[in-house]
Amino acid sequence: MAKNSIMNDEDLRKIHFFSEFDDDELKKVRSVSNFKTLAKGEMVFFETEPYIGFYIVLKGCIKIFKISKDGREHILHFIYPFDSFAEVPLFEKYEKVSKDEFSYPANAMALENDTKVLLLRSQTFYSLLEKNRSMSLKIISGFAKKLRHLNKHIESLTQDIPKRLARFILEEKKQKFKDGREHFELRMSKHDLASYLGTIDETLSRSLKKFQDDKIITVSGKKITILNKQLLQDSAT
Amino acid sequence: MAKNSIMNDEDLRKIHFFSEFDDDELKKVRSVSNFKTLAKGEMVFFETEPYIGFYIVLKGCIKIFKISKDGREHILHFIYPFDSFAEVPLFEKYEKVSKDEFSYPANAMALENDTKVLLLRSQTFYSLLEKNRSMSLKIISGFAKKLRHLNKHIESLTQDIPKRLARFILEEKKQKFKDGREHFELRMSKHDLASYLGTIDETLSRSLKKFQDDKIITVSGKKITILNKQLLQDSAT
DNA sequence: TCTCCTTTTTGACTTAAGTCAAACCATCTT
DNA sequence: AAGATGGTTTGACTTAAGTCAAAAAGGAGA
Repeated sequence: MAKNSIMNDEDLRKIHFFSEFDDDELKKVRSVSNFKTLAKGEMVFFETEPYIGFYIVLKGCIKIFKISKDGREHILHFIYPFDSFAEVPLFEKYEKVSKDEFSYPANAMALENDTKVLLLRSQTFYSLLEKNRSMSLKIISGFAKKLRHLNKHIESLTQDIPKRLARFILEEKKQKFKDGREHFELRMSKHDLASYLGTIDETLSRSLKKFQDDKIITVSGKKITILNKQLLQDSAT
Repeated sequence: MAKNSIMNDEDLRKIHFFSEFDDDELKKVRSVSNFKTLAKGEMVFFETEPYIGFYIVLKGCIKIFKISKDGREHILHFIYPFDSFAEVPLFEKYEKVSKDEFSYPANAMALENDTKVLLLRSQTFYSLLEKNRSMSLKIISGFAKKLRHLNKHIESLTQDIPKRLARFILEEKKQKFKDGREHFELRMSKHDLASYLGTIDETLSRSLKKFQDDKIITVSGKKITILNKQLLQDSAT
């Protein structure tokens, strides 16, 4: 809602969907989107809520999760800046989305203080899409990226926990720096990481310890340093 | 390549991408696509092969799988008639696809004799897409459907094996008949089902036995009959 | 710096699922 | 019908990962 300094043209163009928009079009986006700042632990939406549109993360980190009947939380995705989430329903049953008959497919919560998101309402987005046919190719490629990522995650979930952890660390390292440094900060709690890897705190803790004992990584708080990339890669397969 | 009776307009229109094509456009599709018939166990492609285009299943069943370093097979998807597979690379790195630098992301094998598939080469498809802007919305909705399915699968993989099995049976039942019957035929071997569920033959066999002992289902060869849907649903959550 | 509170780790134990070996069973072939 | 073959099941055993309880380590605020 608020026009904030974080919503400048430069940042908006980092959003894949809008990367080819001109200044006027970006102005349009700014005027029709709602801007929200969230504290750590605050919910973006619950899966019971009626679907009103999708979100884009501008700053911070969001987790998308489900709660199973026994009360356990299962994290499906972490979303980082300039990626969108909850866009899938937009393209499933057009009529239902228009008629407010859709709910969100999962829960979404901010993981850091001062997490900033942009809400694009369904109707707003449909009309943007109509005027910008080029956007549909962007959407396709965004979806393709997500599909590839989910396929990897599925592949990973059939491996044992140390392998999943090794893959996760390598993937994070790759994302976080193209530069040479071999350490990075986890953006989520160990609990959330355990849940994403499909395990529990204790098992994650033991796997991390094992990697440290084997001199493959060091862990200090949220900081992970890769000591021996070769061994880590071996552990991942 | 062969123009076969199975490739009539009616069938082609069942393919989501082409559902709004007129007769002339379908004729075009027929003339540019390659038609293949495969025996059970025959490969459509290996993941080492250069990417040349994507496929649509017209008849039979295809499994998409990876082989891990220890030689175990992990099935990511089963593809049934009128669904496409291996379209994701088309939308990832346009330049690379054009330059033949892409490989298939996994392996694909026919699970039944007389499985029929259609190959659409990358270049062919790009030019179809250019002329039919309406196709991009179809692609998006196809991807959305896949994303939803993968999310469900991921959710499932964090549950124990009996729960995964129960979910799979309920999902298959839903897909296979909107009518009232409570039995259906598995299209894949028990071995392949085990691999898809992220487990092994023995564990699947024991889970099926347990459900039978509990009078929830009966299994006779590939035929599964649901005796008590309520109990099956309870087992799934 | 000292609390209080949350997050993470550790230890002892249980359980689900994987391994290995063998038996069983249904086709299909000759 | 006998044999061969691949798919499936069974039993005995091992191992990875989950559970529960408690201790240790970190942080935020007084």
